[in-house]
Amino acid sequence: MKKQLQTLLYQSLEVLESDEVEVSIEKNDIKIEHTRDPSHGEFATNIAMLLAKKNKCNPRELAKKISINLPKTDFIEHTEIAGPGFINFFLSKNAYQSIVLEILEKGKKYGTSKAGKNKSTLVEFVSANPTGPLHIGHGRGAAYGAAICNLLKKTGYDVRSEYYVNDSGRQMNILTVSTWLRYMELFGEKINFPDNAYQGNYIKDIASELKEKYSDKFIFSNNKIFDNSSNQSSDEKLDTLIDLCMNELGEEKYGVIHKTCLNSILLIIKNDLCSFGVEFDNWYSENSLIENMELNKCISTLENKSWIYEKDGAKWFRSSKHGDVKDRVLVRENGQSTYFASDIAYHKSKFERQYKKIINIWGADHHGYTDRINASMEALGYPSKNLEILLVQFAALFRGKKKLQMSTRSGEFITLKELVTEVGKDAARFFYIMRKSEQHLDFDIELAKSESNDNPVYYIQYAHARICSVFRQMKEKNYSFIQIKKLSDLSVLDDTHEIKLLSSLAKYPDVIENAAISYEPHQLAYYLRELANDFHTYYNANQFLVDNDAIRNARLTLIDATGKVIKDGLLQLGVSSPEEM
RNA sequence: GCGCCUGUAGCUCAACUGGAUAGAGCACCGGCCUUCUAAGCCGGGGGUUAGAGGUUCGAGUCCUCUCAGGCGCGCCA
Repeated sequence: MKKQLQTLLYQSLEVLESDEVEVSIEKNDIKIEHTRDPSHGEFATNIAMLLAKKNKCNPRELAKKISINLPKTDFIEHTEIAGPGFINFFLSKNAYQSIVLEILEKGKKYGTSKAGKNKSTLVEFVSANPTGPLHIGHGRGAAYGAAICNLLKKTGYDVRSEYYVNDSGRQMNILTVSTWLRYMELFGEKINFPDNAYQGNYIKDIASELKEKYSDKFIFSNNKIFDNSSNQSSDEKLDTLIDLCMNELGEEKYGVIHKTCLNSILLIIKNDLCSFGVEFDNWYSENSLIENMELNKCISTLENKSWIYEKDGAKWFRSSKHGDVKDRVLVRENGQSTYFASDIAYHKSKFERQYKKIINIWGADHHGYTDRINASMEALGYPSKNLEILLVQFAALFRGKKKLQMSTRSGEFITLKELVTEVGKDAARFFYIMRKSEQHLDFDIELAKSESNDNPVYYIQYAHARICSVFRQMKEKNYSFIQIKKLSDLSVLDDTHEIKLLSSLAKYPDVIENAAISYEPHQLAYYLRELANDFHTYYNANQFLVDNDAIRNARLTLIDATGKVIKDGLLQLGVSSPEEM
């Protein structure tokens, strides 16, 4: 409907332009917005105020000229000039009523658009290190990313989701050694388990798994391993331990433990995401970049283009040439490449896989990292404007008023799985996307648990359940229902509550598109709350199952359409729509 | 110290990305069930948008400074 108004306004402006007014504005730049106050009509535009400035004329007079030259149409009842020069559009009742037919005709396609032009899009999110189960902080990224994918799909983008698996590097080695130590414990070895190794109980589970599968295959005793007396720092001790462990076990055995750890934890992560309702199209392994030499190729490419220099025995990338505050190391003095190096190769692959729009969803603690990634893509000749890095602020965790410290290493964290078990998938998903992603989120577990019945998600689901219930009652009471197909049969829907509900239903496509292109799924959550409110109000004010066939059919058709929009909206957010509660 | 994010009702947050009288939910007060689910509806109180300047027809939104909180500034990932 906005598009139609834009066209009408543009036609009016064309008439004026041939007259005396200078109109330097594109049709799509004419801004039309839903009014906040119903007394201002349904839509409003500030076009007259913008053009009055350029033409140095009175905005209200210009507004009047524009509205007089608007082509006649049956869906606009009348226009008004208001305030400093707004043009307000009041729609005819037919315009509102026709929404119902549109919703039912389009079915699940209501709210979809082609704005994305089928552009191939990659959304990478979560990508937590496979060193432990997902915790509550990851949940926010998961819920947000999944909603972004759904919204972009509905807006006409060709979307694929991806999880980048950091299955290489020091953290994985620490995980491997932690597991091996627990394994040794199972054979009665007394271990002084290092503080900075992974403490979680899931490590012990993997150790048991190893023992079951491989029996005593990985046992060796070398007193140096359990000698804790050196005066190295704790990090150095851990690295020494890793080296010793690798040497004693040998590449093959060490590799088996490494792989077992990785697979067990990936399985945990996948299961947790599954019960959270989040699935990925692709899991991209960091290690694969190393094995198939993509990483080396990438570094050579940069070297050939003189983006790399050597200093202090390390290879540095000139990221400062492209906006970063300093240059960054790609290959360390000891010959090992950095995480950043493989990340360049990874992002290069995203461009090579022909994605036109690349979205990364990162925790806000990575914001210092965006400059160097952008710099690396520019250096490789890829436009960094095609790479959109969205930062999600941290979820600070509270139990009542007590702030909990979260650390994967120490094993002190609430897992996503625990959260889903405690508050339910629907409430958790909704809770996470309720607030803007750049807002800090205080996630109070006590509150989420104790108030789960007050959670707004139930309010919305309840509206859907009530609609289903009405149709159940209809059958029980032997009422008939014939879905209305003709606009004239909907003319009985002219009560203020009905018009309000129709008006909200009409906004749905705009809400979806706006939420998608601005990456703000919370807009949809707020919209659904309003829509549910409109329905509940209507429900309390009017009876649907009435004896008058014409009225009953019209009202049931309206609430049928309402239920479908609520269900579709919740689906985008990963929330279910129960038929009874 | 430098950079990024944030500061809106007692609490948790919105405000269609510069629009009209800043809105919801909790909490508080008062009404509504012999009628399709009261997990609901209706009404009420509650604000110097952290503070001070600036930009313009118009600022919670943009610019500058100050204050407060969070995060980041590795040859970690």
